[in-house]
Amino acid sequence: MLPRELFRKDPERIRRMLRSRHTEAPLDRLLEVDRQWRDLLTTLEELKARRNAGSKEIGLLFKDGKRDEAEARKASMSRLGDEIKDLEERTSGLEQEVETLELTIPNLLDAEVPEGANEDDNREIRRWGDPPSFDFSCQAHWDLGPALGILDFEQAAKLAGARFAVLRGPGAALERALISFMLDIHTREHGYTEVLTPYLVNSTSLQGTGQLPKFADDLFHIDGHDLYLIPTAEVPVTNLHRDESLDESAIPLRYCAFTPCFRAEAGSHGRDVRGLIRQHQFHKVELVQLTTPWTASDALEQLTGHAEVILQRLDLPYRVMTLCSGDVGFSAAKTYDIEVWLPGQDRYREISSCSNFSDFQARRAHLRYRPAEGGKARLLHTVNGSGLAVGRTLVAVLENYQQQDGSVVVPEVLRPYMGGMELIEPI
RNA sequence: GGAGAGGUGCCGGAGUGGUCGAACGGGGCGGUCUCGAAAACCGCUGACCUUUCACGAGGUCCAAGGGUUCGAAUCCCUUCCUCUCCGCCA
Repeated sequence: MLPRELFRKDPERIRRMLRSRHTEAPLDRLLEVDRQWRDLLTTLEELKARRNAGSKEIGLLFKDGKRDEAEARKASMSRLGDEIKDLEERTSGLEQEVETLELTIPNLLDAEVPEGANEDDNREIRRWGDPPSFDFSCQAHWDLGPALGILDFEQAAKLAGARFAVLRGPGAALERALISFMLDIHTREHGYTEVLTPYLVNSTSLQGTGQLPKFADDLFHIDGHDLYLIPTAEVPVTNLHRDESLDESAIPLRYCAFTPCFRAEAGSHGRDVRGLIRQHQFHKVELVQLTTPWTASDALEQLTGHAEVILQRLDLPYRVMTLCSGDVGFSAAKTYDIEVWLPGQDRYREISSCSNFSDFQARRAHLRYRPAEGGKARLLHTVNGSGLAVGRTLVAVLENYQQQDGSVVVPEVLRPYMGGMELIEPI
């Protein structure tokens, strides 16, 4: 959510942002409804001021024992009450429309975001590691995994349908090893506090981080309850401090969380239909930082680096992309995507998305801090990113560590987490 | 799921229809005193919205949403949440 004074005083700035994002939003409607709302509100508040004064007088008259005079005043006050009630209904209707509309305006973009229409215009800023060269024809994970007996899509389809997977034996252990490995690095070396949150959240939480009201179709909703399966741990973790004012001395807060994530993938029919890349349910270790306005930008660089460390320790080649204006998500001001090399697909694929949301989520979720030097509470800034998407990391390990005979070498850093296992061979 | 008790400001906790945005205590901030500190004493100390160039003015908020009333933290209804006991369950 953007500050109201911005669209009132500088709507052109928002129009430029929308053009740059190659998107549209009901800004004109918002401006019009906001104008109407404020006009009515002014009138309404005048009436209420009169009622307050009048009621006070009636109270005093009763106190002085002037019953008749008081009763006489009641009649006109009653009419005023009806008038207020009517005007109140219209005013709150307009106010609600303003609130609904402003929730559909995306965040302003950081000045460093390159111009561009879509993902083809994203800019590569660095690369790490060299893609492995195989002297045999390498396989995609959706062939490797089932052949090893550690990955089964058919059984998953029987249980739940398309876009689910069953991991078995060393496959399940590898997933679990990755989760523990990532959490250990982030908590022990990068200073994050691990939290384990609910996997179901209410609509207020989803509005706080920006998934609602605009992206309801991407979510799984629990019938008969105000509860949704989380699409990312970003939602519960960022909302931990919703409606709070933290002490500046506690800032920055760094949280990491392992959760399953659930996505309806409503708009992605036909995309990534094979394999583990795009699932309705997947595991992710998420990094979240709550910072002051001045440190958010550094925090994004730092947090992206924290995610990169995981890939470096696993010796998986990757590159970092700055998303262009047309590809930055609704709530984000700036985003780095980390893309890991997948030999089976002969290309880099997103494995982490790290964003600075400036005060956009904080304004929605009322995340504030009290400055150490005193004064009014200020909005926090939020920064988060995957550290990493676990399923896709498992894919990257399988494909990058495969051998000619179809076995997969276990990366050294994961062996302690897998009872010393060095090689995954067909079951 | 059943029975009961509750949800008030940064915290504790009063307040059952009229100067209540809310007593009192604690905390925090400032001051007096002191070489300094403690203690004591004094003062200040919520958020949001509209309006105004500004000073200021007005409105809203006592879990949330409705209702009664000239007037609601206080009365009524609904929902949510917390706690205790029972049941059930991992």
